[in-house]
Amino acid sequence: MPWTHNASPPPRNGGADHRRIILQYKEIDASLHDPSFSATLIGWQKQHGRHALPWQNTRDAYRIWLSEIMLQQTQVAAVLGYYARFLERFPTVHDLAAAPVEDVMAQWSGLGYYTRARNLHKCAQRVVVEYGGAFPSDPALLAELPGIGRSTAAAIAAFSAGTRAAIMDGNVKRVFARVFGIDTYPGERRTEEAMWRRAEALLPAEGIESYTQGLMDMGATLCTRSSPDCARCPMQPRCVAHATNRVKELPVRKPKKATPEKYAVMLLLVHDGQVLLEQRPASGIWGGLLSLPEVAGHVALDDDEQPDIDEDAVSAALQPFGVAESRERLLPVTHGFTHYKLHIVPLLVTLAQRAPLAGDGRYTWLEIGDIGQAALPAPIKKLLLELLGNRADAQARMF
DNA sequence: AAAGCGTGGAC
DNA sequence: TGTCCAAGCTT
Repeated sequence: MPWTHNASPPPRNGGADHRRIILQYKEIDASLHDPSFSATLIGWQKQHGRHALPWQNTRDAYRIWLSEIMLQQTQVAAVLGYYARFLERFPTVHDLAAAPVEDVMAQWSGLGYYTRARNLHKCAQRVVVEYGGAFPSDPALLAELPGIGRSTAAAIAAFSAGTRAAIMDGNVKRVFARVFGIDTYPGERRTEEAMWRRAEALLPAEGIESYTQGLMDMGATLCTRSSPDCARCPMQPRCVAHATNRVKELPVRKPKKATPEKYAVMLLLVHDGQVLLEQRPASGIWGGLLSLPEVAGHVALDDDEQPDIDEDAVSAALQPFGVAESRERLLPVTHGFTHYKLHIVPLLVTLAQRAPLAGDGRYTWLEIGDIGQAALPAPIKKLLLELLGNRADAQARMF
């Protein structure tokens, strides 16, 4: 996107070429231009913004990229521990590219949105193979890499190379919605496109790092979702929401719909101090992570709205793994996702005799002591640690 | 183009 | 307790 980072001089032949470029990049709208916006933001960031986060004060694109991926849809506080541990395990993009993907998933376990971890690994390998380990500084090239979209590409390019490019995250959407009084839902395509046009038009001529960081800092520390600190906001004099007393109403909420509830019967197969795990398919919920084997089939609810377990299906599911010694249905565990609520009905089965594992290698027996380090979804890890972490204690509770 | 994808914090 | 949603990307 030459227009957005001032790389291309204006065409000298003055005529058709110039007009064509203007049309091609029509999202640059001169009427939205306002240098005082970026000047105000940059001044505020330098004085009141954040300057000591672990991924700041460096131009190391690897560290910046890693932070940007971890921070997608995730708050700073949740990332800090993961970021430090990840860098310790994978100090350079070469270390990450050379690592088994299982190690990457294990490090990511608990952070959520696991496609990010798979794409992170793929991206590292492509950066090593295609760029010799040096991330490109052109946002258009960055955005071709897995897991890096338009906004993340801009952030990486800005922080690692000072490239002039616009970000568009939750912070920007909230700040823009309030400052400019945008009262349509930012998740809508039209609204988001309008915000991108504004973001491109408002980019500063220089100081892209402070400007980009300022947008994030404003959204995270001042122009927060609830109870924003308008009294300290440098944008207050120009804020439409503040002037019209609509700060609480903007940005407009996502139209909500009823979240469905799902039930899953999961096998907690225990034998000889180990528990049986199954690797989930790469796509879908908890993609690529280890989890408990599920009993196939729809779970019906009985008259008391309790999950009705199909004992024949359970027997069929157990059969390949050996001879069951005991079977016990445990209390359901509920986990809320953004889009649905999942009720997990754990079925504790101890095996008298273990059969050799069949299939394609997606089943593994894990030492109960290794549960903490395994690439498991957070609620499954929690469930396992609570039920098996202390076997004696667990047995005492169960009987 | 809208839905799918995790988890934890704030209220 | 339930609801919302956070440094978005992918399909």
